[in-house]
Amino acid sequence: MLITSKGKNALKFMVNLSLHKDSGYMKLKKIALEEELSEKYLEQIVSYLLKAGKVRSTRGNNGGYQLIKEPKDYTVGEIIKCLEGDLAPSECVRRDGPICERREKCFCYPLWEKLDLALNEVLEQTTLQDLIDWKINDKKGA
Amino acid sequence: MLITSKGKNALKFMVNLSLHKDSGYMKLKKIALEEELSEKYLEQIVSYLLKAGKVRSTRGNNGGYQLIKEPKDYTVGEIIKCLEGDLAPSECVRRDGPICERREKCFCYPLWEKLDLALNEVLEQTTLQDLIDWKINDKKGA
DNA sequence: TCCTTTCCTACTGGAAAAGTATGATTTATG
DNA sequence: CATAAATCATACTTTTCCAGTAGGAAAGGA
Repeated sequence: MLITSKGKNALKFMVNLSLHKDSGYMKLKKIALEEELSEKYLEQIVSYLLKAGKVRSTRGNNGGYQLIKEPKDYTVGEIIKCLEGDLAPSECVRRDGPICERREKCFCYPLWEKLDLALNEVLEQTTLQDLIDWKINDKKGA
Repeated sequence: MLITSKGKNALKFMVNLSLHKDSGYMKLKKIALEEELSEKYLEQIVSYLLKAGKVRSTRGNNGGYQLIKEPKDYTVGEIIKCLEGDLAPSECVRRDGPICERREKCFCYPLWEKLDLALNEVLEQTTLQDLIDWKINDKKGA
């Protein structure tokens, strides 16, 4: 599987922040409840988003998390990347991994490149705002 | 990672058979050597291709494996599927898996669908013959 | 009968995923 | 100032899957 629960949880968290972007700091506990995620596990995941500068936080009694940019300015790729590292369909095309020495003679390598391109095109072009808009249009259609 | 060594080995094996499609039955041992794969491990992998009817075989002294169709009539998707099962970027869009009960309210589900579509488009449209042709054109270009 | 090859099944070591558990630190509030 | 509620940090566990090894049975040609 390409995208694990870490990436999914991170994305759900970010979407939830997007939905409440004008409500000040949001508590992780509340989001975990709404999205039906383990609170402690989500804490761990969010720490990566924090380190990567994707969200800002305050501690203490009335603490919580908040987006830094507008939802339309986050791509889903940049979010998932914080958790999953460089996203690639095959080890062979990881930008952060070692270069395969059989690459030149390998008949499959061009395929991995094509898959990688197709994937990352979707990931780079889709924003958090898109995820929200798609849902709204879904409801209209139904 | 979406595609593991099983799928890759299977694909390399099938490409190798394609390259020698007019040479009768090919020995697994020789292919393992050429592709630098573990012989015993490859045996295991090929057994799936055999069960799925993707290749035919004979045993004994002059045994080996052979394609059943022309290289242009195998999609890479159908090969990889034999080893990896239904290929999906996220658990949520596996055709063979259980349906997620949060699907309706999930903001991410449409994204998984889009990724799935993009992936499978490449996988269904690419044939073994394409892999070979791409390599030939590569050499021309260089 | 031997040798080579495919075929079958069990086992193993290691890595990564998916969380749990524990507690420290910060901060608004009574 | 004490307390409660939140974030932050780390260590541990449990499970699952990947990748490969091992040993031999069955088949077929010489």
